[in-house]
Amino acid sequence: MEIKPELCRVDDALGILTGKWKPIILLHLLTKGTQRFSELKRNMPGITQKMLTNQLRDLEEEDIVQRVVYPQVPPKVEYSMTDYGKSLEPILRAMHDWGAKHSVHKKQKMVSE
Amino acid sequence: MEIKPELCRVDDALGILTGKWKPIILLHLLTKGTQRFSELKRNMPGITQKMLTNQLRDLEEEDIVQRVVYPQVPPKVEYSMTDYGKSLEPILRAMHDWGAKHSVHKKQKMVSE
DNA sequence: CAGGATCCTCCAAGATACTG
DNA sequence: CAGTATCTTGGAGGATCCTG
Repeated sequence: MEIKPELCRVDDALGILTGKWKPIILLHLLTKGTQRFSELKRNMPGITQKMLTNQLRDLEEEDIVQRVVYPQVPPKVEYSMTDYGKSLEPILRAMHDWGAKHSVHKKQKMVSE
Repeated sequence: MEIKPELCRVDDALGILTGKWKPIILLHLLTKGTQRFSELKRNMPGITQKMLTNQLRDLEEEDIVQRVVYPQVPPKVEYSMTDYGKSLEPILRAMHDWGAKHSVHKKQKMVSE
């Protein structure tokens, strides 16, 4: 597909992925499958409940993640990628692969200084 | 390459691409090649000089775009992608392709409501 | 356990004006 | 033509406390 900057919707993808924690949330859900709220929180040191909730709500609203509530005590809520959300994987993968090279690039710049 | 959320550098790529105008600047430079400041500005309705300058400075600092100043009157400054910057193309292309599908997805949701 | 409700901080983004 | 220099503001991000 040819890229046409004028009518291109790159910003749509970016709008979904940007947010300080969204990329890593998606990576966790993509690689490890369905996870509970507390599991996600445990796997992301530094994130607050509020932020995790906010980001998940955003992603849910965009139909990227699915939220399933089990009506029981104590509460149990599971999050997973929707099929639509899984379509983001090529983007995340491209960024991941690039990120690996990037760290090398940075190191090379360091050395040459 | 396997994705490992914990040590993954997805945020590096995102840090470079986020910025309200960076993606479209990069798309213009990737598809049309070297361009002058005024050409870029003309092709991006709504952007202010300040923002264009800021974003270009950021990208230059990251070694993504190259800035060439011709010492003449009136001034002439050309911007182009570095080889390193061109390595971002797969990411932008992935986002572009996804964006095309996304618009369809949104339309389908509209219809089903 | 999985949040909701508040309050606060900070800075990207924009508007505007000036200049070599 | 291609920038700097200020000033301002909305909202993302964070800290903290409360609850079914």
